[in-house]
Amino acid sequence: MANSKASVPKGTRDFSPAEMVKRNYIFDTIKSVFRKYGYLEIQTPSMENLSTLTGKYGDEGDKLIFKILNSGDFWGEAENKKQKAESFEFNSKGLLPMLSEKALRYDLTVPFARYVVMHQNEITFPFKRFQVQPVWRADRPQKGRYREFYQCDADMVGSESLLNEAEFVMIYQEALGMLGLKDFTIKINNRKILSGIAEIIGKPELIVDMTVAIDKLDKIGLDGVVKELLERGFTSRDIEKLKPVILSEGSNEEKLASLKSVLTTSDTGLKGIEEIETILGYLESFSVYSPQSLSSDSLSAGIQQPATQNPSAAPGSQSATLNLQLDITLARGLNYYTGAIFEVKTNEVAMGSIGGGGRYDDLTGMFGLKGLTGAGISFGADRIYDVMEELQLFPESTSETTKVLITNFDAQAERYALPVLQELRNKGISAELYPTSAKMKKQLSYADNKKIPYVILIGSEEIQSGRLTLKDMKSGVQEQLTREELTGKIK
RNA sequence: GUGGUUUUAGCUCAGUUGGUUAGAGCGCCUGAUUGUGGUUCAGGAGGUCGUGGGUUCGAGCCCCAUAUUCCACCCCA
Repeated sequence: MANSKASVPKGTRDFSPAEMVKRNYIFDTIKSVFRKYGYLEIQTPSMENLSTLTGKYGDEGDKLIFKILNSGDFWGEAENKKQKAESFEFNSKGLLPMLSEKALRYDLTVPFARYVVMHQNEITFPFKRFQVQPVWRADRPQKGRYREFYQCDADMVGSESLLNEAEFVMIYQEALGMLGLKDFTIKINNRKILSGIAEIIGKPELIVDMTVAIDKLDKIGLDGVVKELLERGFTSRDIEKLKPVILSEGSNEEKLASLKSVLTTSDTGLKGIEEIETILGYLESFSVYSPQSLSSDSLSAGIQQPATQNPSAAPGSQSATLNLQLDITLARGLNYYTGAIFEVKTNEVAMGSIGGGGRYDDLTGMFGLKGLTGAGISFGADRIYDVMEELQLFPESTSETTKVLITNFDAQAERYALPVLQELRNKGISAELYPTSAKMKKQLSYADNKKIPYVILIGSEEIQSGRLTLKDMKSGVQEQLTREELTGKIK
């Protein structure tokens, strides 16, 4: 076999023990919040049938799906088909079904919809599930963007209640607060409002183009958005109607009020506003949100009080004030959303969104199960990791593994050590015996590097006296103890 | 898919205008210390300079291709 340089595919990474400790801290925290709100865990395969995934994420999304090459003689099959059927197109598009019929999952929402349809007879609705698994995108890597990354999704199907949406806001707030993030914004919008706006302008068919363009307001400014809207088929007159809407500022309540006056003739738009108001109402009842109807001079909208300092980063504490902003320019790329849309951004680090989600009314309809509504959110675990790393939010000293190392002097000492090792392990103390009788220096260095707090030395003296030497690696103090005293000492 | 950037010891990085034997810090190994780590001191090992071509008397350095890193665009967690 030819030697090849050790490497991993572009955009993928190994996770070493120290990183896994931190990653699991994120996963465990998010999962615990999901469970607290009544969500149950499932997993689905890494690969799905290609047909399950295509067409769900838009044209750009389809391009980014990792396709899996069929096994077998796909080339011969294609040649065969070419000769038999004249109508067969011998090009990339026509060949694709022959080359690939499976693909790596692109997100967790579409596989979930597929899961619900396949298991509809076992499921009691409303069904709340969470899922923490990697997804793959054939994108070019850059800051906060990987080709393999983990999403932590909570989705619910079978309930139209906007209480679900309100709880998603609370889940975001609670989980990110527990992880130590202090200043982040949960943005909310509603597809129906966007549809209403497109309706008012008289270009409902251009809604996707409209949303893609105005979504970039933050990035390219008003001039950039205007330019893009013109390119996408809007007239200057359309844009004049659009401007006041996308530039509206103030508190959520002020924005809603001004939207209402613009959207009076659009039932869809008004429905969207009502939905937002309902969600805010629920959050008010939960006492996590308070409306701000008075107009203020502050440029920033919403309820952007300075984040309260929270001295205890203990899990369970909510360390940041809820910063929920209605953002009319928020669109989100996935085109299956029909109602509320969420996006979460950190304000402490330059990073794309660390979470997103929304309501989708007919995702299962694509797989033949009509009339089932769903909604969900996703946390981007890898981005959250990068943010936490940059802000140094990971707690220290959670990485201890082995509690005690028994040194290995010689064959006799090794045999003597085995029952001791067993006894320690039986008492639930993670322990290991150095596997060879290497030099003391080497064995103690091993303990040191692995940050093992205790070392037990067993040599001829100890075997004779029956009192083993316990060394505290931090203080360097050593004492002679019996086996009973020893296991009591190490906890 | 488009543009830029990175790649030299296990790791992080120097390396001048193209010129003799490619360096440093950390880590590793050996010894000072034959039962004692984390500090100190002395010594040592370790390099296809990402890969493949090319230019040149001569290439880590210049040219071409390709892989990879990071960044921006498109899009997105």
